[in-house]
Amino acid sequence: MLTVERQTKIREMLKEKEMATIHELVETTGSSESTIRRDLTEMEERRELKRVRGGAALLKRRQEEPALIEKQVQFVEEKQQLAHYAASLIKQQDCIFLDAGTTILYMIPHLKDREITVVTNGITHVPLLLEHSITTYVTGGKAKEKTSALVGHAAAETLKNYRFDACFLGVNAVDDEAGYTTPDPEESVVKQTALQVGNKNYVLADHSKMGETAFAHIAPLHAATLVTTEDISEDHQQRYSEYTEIKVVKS
Amino acid sequence: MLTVERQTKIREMLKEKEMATIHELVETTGSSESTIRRDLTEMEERRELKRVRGGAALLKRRQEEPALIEKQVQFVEEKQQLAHYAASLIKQQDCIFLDAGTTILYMIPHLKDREITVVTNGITHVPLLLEHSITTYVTGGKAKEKTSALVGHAAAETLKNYRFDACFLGVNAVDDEAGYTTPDPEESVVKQTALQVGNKNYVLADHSKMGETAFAHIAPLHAATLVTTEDISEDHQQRYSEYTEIKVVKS
DNA sequence: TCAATTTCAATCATTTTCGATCATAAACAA
DNA sequence: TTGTTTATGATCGAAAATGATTGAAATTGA
Repeated sequence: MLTVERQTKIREMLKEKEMATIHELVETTGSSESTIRRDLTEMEERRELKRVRGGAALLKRRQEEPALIEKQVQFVEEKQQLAHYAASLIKQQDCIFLDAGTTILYMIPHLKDREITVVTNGITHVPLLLEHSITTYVTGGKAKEKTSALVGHAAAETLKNYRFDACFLGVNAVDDEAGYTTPDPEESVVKQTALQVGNKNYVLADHSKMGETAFAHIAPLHAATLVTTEDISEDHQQRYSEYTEIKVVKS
Repeated sequence: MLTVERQTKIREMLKEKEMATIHELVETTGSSESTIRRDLTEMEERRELKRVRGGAALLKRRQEEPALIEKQVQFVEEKQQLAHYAASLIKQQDCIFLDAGTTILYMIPHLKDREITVVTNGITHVPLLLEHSITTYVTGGKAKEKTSALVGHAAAETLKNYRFDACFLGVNAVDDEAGYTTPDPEESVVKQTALQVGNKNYVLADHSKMGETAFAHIAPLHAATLVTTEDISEDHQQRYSEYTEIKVVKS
């Protein structure tokens, strides 16, 4: 049996079953274990599959990401709710800006196959967006060490070339007096610019952000519609609604 | 049996089964192994099929570029050599441009903890660059479906804001007449702009790119120093050196 | 925990495949 | 005719692929 032929069979088996044991592969190809092992090693180097003990598995692009995200991220369910609702605000043919950050990331699966154009400064969003067949543009800018978000003057400048039907932003803190704030001034300048070029703006924030303030000012509350969940206090709901439109997502 | 007749049989067999072993072909044609080998070599040169060890396979007539995954398949070691050498050209404090693409990707591990500033249009490079503590800026632009590379006018525009000590580019094809070429015009515009704003420019290309041409013109050979390996033919070395500086990396 | 089993990478001998070379025979030209 | 070109088949050493074996590492089960 030809090498290419054998490796094609391996690919086919994996497509069918997600994973396969070495023994299975030995049987269906009629080759020796050594040969199969060599094939798997080679194919893993080519990123065609992932070796696992005893066999091989189809590799999923996001294999590492969820684990990473789950660890770092708090209030996942709350953020999912926010993201789901926010995605429903987007209309066919819209051009939208998606801020970097995990809350916004969760919006992407809900955008699958919608005819929209997305601009983002979140490097980590890009593979996921492309996977979901979404036309994607990326802002320029300096890449932030931990999050890979694009920030700073350069990012803001490229944003000025666009006009958005809607902008979806994450922030670190929401307060009626301080408005929306975030720790990194380099980031705030990007968010500010997005708010300037967006027609309708939304800030997604879970309950932990409420009544907090961070170092860098972004904008006063009225600059965007605040999307949050029932988990925030009545008091906060009351206070913020005096300054801006606020949408409380019910679970 | 006539030569044409024999080769027609080979074509037919391939159409049926996608691939065929030399032994099979020897049997059905009644010719010797040597003859079949000669046929296959000849037919491969005419791009009628692809030789694989032990036989031949139908070649997929894809106009599109091979996906990133398939691309990574080939000549990894050669690319590593190129990347290693290219990295040695970078000086402390340099500002450099790193093109998207796997060959260039391999440069990154060699840049660890160097005091340099990198600008790239390769989304996939960013996490790796940050991991190695390298100051990283990203161009804007449209994200390409398969490779996540940033391309098009927007990418080129942001590049004009920078000046580089050195640019490192990948290309799909190198030819003394056609110069450097690549299948995607959206990509070529980015590479062109990089060449304009770079002080010293390098094109990294393995032997498979030599003497080939692709759809979109980037620049004539003299626009960059060609970095390649011993694997390319004497003839190509000779010819290209008439047009541009060429560095042949020894293993 | 320990022992048994499975899985693994590394190594080696064998087999297969390859390209190069040479000899032969047929086709062709002078 | 004779010499030349071309296609073919055979052979050979080198390179690559394969299969078997081994001891180490990981996993499992008691």
